[in-house]
Amino acid sequence: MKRKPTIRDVAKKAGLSLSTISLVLNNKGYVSDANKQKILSIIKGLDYHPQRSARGLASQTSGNIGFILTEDHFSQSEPFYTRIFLGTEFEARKHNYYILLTTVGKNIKETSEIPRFLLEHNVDGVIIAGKIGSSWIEYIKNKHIPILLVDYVSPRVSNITIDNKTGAELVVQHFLNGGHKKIGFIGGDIRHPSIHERFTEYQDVLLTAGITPSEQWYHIGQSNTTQSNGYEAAKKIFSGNDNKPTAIFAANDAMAIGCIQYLKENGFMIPKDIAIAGFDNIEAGLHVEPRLTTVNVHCEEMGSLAVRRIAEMVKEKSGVVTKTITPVELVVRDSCGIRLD
Amino acid sequence: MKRKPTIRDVAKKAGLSLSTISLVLNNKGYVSDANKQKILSIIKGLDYHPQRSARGLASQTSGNIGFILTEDHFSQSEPFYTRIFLGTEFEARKHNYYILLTTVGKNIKETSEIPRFLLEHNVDGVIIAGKIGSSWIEYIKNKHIPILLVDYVSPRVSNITIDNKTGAELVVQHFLNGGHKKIGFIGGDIRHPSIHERFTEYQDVLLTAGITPSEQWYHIGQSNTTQSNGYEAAKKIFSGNDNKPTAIFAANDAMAIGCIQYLKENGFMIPKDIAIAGFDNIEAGLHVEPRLTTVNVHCEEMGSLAVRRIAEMVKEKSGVVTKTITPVELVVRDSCGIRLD
DNA sequence: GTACTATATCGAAACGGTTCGATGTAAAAT
DNA sequence: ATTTTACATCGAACCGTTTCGATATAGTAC
Repeated sequence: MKRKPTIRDVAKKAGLSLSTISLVLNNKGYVSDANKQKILSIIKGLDYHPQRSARGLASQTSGNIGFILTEDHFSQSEPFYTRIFLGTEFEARKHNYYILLTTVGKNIKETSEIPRFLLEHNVDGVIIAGKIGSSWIEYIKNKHIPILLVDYVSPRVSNITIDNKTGAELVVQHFLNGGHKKIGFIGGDIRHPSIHERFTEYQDVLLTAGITPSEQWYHIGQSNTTQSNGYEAAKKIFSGNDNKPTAIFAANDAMAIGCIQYLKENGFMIPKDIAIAGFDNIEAGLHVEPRLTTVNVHCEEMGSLAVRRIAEMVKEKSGVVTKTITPVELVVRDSCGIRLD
Repeated sequence: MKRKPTIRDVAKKAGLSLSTISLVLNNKGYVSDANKQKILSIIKGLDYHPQRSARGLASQTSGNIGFILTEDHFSQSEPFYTRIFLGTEFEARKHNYYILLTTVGKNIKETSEIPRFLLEHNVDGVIIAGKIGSSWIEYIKNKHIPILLVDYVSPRVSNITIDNKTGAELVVQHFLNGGHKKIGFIGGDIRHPSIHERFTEYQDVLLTAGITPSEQWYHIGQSNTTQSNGYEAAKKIFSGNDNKPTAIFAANDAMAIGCIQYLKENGFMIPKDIAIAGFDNIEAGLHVEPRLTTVNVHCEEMGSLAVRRIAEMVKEKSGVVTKTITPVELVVRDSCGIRLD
């Protein structure tokens, strides 16, 4: 029944003091190269791993990063935020952090709902993904815990966002290149900054091309961005409307798929009658018939970026606000009916 | 710049010793009611929360529970395991645990892939959801960390499973009651114990009803249980086959939806020509047309059960192996064409 | 030769809890 | 009246790290 080795065991075996071991563990201060190698090999030999709680207590850090998602974002079937989380998880391993994932309501209501890791100061920083009530942001700010928003924006808070402008431009331009004039848009929750940007850019590109988007082409203002919302939006646009668009840019793939579903059920041929494109590049887009043209978003990459950035913020404590934009690419498949060549 | 209160501050304010405060904190030993109330109110007044790392160091527990998922289980679009995780997260709050979610490959390969919380003994117990390589189970067992499997089984390991037998029986019996004789099955990965149970029971119920399931009715043996697999399986069963089933029991909703997709695309009317039922009751089943008849599984409930159970195991250390089965219900909607009345 | 400076190592004091054994008291059992 | 037992509280050791200041040595600048 051998106990787990401690730093003392390492020190004893190396004939050095605890402090020296600690220094190599943390890559700090001065340790001769010879001793450093010696210690490292002893650590490996003993299969020694410093105990997180002891470290935490001594250094007054938790080694944890909180990942907050609103309940509806997490439970929605679209694995968009799940993939971002996965990205953080992977990156966190490299940085010796643990990710503590929790869901919250849109806004703070009762104290009982506050994530324990906030109450207990058990996180060094917090990543919030997706739209969230500002009450939460204020609350965390007041605790002086670094915050980083992913796919959301708030004044004076660092964030990592998607290049929605470029994404929307790529799609609409692609439709224009393919000869479409009457290009529609399905938006869902336009209050989400990402969706809002996509919508604005959609309008701008059309206007620049000398086309004024008709209100009969687009549908926005629903409360969320699910497949069934896409279905409903398509119904609104394509039933009893004498000014139907010939192409639809859906603000995300889930809605695009709902839209395709509606169109197929109602005898429209895709892409012959109506061309479709989405946004996000979720896996389901590959399985739908025809395969969905979309904009690829690097979810996992956003997650790892987020961890790297929050780790910096924790280290620096400078409070500099950064805004990072991650790139996107057009993924041309069959639903748009236009080949790149 | 006020520091966070410590147990010492509480003790001072209460005029009692540290030990007494600690006792109330942990609900242990003897403390007079008067003092207990007094301490509690002081704690509330100071907004004191014991520091996890200090506790951990002193008591040699982490306060964390590991939640392990294989990569493919997590990334698949089906939110089945995600919902189980969510259930654990909720329950963990009540028990003062944090859940550390991580994904792993099917089997242990390189040491670099081993979750850090296992190396650092930073979890008090581990929940594993879904099918996983036995190498992982052995590895964790050897570390003497309590393990609980959810929706998977392994000899001499506690688990929480779904009542697949009853679920399958409910579906097949429902089809039989509706007058169907030629009932098919779409299985996907039959090596998953849950799927296997559903398949076995499907056969048993038919045999008991005096029907021998034809090999032309079912399709099993694919490597996973995705929508596209359901699509492919349906193609296999319904193209160029003179002995077509009139009803299909899909081992999960994702495959059922893929199956519906194929059938609709190929001119079959559902449920008039072919009746369909799935398993899991995922949200997408509500949005598909016709709405999917399925078997409801209490995912979140399984998650909370899992946390309660693993917490017990951590406390007891008895090593008693328990097998818990969670109930299911038939959810009759439109895709089966049979009304309950 | 003196005064710095950079490098290398160490001892001891935290960090904030838990827990064990000691001590004391009042009620119950003999 | 004496011994047990249950209740209540406390002091001190301990958990395994980090970190700060002290000490020592060797090389560099003047």
